[in-house]
Amino acid sequence: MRRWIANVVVNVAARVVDKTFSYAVPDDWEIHRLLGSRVLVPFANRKLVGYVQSLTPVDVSPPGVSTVELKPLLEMLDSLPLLTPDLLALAEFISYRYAATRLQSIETMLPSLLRGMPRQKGKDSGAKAYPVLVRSASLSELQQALSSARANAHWLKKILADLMVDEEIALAKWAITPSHSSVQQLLERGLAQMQWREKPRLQAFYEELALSSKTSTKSLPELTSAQQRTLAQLSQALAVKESKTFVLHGVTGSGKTEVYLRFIEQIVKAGGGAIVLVPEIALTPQMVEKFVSRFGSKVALLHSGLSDGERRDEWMRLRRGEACIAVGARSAIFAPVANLRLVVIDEEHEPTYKQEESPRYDTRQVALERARLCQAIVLLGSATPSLYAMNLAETGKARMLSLPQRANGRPLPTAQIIDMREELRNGHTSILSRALQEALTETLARREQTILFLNRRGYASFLLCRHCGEGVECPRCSIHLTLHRQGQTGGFRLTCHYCGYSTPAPERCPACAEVAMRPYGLGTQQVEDTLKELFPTARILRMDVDSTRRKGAHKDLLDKFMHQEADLLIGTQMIAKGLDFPNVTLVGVLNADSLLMVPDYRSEERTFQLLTQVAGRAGRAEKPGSVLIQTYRPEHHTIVAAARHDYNAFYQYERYQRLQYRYPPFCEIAAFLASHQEERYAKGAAERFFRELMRHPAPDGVVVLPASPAGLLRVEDRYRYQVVVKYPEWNNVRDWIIQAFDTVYERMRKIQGVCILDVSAGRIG
DNA sequence: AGCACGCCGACT
DNA sequence: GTCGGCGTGCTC
Repeated sequence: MRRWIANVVVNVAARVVDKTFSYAVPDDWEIHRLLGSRVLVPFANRKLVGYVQSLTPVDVSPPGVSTVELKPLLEMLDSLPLLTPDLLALAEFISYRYAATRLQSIETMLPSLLRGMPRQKGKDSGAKAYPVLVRSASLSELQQALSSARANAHWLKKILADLMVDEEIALAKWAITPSHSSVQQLLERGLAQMQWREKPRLQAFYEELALSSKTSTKSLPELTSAQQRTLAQLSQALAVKESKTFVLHGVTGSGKTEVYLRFIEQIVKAGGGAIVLVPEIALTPQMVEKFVSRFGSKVALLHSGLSDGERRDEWMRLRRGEACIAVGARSAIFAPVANLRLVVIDEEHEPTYKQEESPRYDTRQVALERARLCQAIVLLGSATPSLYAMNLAETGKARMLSLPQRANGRPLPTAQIIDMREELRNGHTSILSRALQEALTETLARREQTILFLNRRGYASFLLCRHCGEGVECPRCSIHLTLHRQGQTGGFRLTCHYCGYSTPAPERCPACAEVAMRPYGLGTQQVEDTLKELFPTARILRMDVDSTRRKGAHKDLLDKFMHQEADLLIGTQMIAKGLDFPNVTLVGVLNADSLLMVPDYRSEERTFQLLTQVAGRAGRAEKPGSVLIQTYRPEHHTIVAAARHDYNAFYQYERYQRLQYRYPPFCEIAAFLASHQEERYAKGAAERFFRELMRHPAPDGVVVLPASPAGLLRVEDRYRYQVVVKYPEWNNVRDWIIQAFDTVYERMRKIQGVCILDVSAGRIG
């Protein structure tokens, strides 16, 4: 008999034990259930939970470990392995690619309730057991029993008749309990058996949703020829079982989602599974409804709104194969979908696809790797494909697909750029240009709706003393406090958007004590106030982080606007997402420049994406829409391109810039960040990291920027210093960077410092 | 991360 | 003489 060694990732969160430990597998254990399962292992005089990462036959003992001395595994903790081989391989990839520990990689794949020691399923577990009757005799026996039943045995006859149609029926169907006499009689006669089933809490929701959609008998929308062409190309790729990547460039309203749905339909029919990733904020009931009404409980939903129990249930439904379509936010890329054939990343350009905690992965890269492991297709969909996606296409790693027109044949709204300098010159200092004010008046008169976009919440960006010129900074972060108004009429407070610090707005300047504080920079609250003055009869809603903090507030606001209980919606980026309001015919962007002023190499890309998305909110139904973009830089190429819906012009320009100055996608950026309460330690750690790197010659084509204060020197009372490395290829720099990182990491940990390494970092300012 | 081992100060 | 400080090092 063959004996096995299990290589286990132990549940110890420390970089120094980031390796697998080998244990002898007891002879009588079932090997096929072991790989990917949790196990209990002896480890330094303790018992720990670990994850079986791989198995090797005993005669191929791992290097450096003598087989004879191995301790045996103590216990197997899962009956169905949590992690399938493709997920185990993906965890390895993530550890390598993003400098995370094996444990971190494995644990981000699992719902929190399935990490570490299995917990006793409490009553909050979400899965409620419910009783079912299962047929346990032949149909002829049931027929016999049915015909010989006494005339007044209504229940018995009803149940027997139903059991002849369905093999298994929940007692809930007849609204009876297991103690019901007719049930007892069936059991005694051996015609049926009682069993308990676990019913995930969400299932009821799915069934309801599927039912309500079916009863409304919406027929499937007819595909446009562009949609058909796209679908045909995808189907063709599906026929060959190998990994392929597609970039789907579809203008706002072009019906990308319908393409996803039709394609998934094909895949599911062929017994395959799919993962659909959507930015958290776009995971609206509307969006979910589209999937659930089409696929019912084959869909498993994975988003942050679920309780831990619900998320575990959804995950297990996929793992057991009861569901085969995972719809969710970023982390759903790790959903245990069997026979995975497709990963859709909708709104692929969104920054939320980058995880900002370790493992700091880029979902698009992970999707490509997962698809490679499973021979699946990746579909990156966007109205404004990222430079990353375009680069995949240009280098032959992906194929372009496009939906250049709106599905309903409506034209994209005309966009007009308004020169705010001109307004100023003519003595108009209002936040609304004359053109926007007029358009707003007309739109209100037509009883149509308007959306105003402004990328800053609060009342004003900051409070400044007009006497001494000082602003008010957060005591814990190196940033100006933002002015907020409390409630509708309440007083003003200053708030830090980084650490949450808040204090009443001072009347006197904290620096010079003069009564000369004045707000600068426009926030959504102030816009709301101004508009209420200008249009006292208009019904106005404001939507930003502050007005949607309450659970369900987000949906309530959108519902209100959708049902036309408001004329005007003022909001931050959260209103830019794929919301479909047919009666919106005017969209105003109040200050397009504020987007451009972010010190980040991607700020122009982000500006173009946001302007395009916001503009896409107008005129989605029969009525034509118009878009007004206010700016002090009317000639800026990003703004001009967005106003003209000229993706290609934007792309060519931006591509050239990135190439010229060597920014992603033409290189990759890793950012080392050290933070400490004392500035000299943070600075010292960054300098030490730099010196460690310099001890070895840098690989070809690598640029190392010396230690410098991070974009915000201080956050939450900790000083931050960084080192930025630009390189063409991670594989060639990994060992070099990791050794430097590990050296500094250990030293820093001992003095309560924190070091992070963000591979494929975005922000580097 | 824990936990043991290990070498120097004030106490029943 | 012992109890205990937390520095260093190891865990299959």
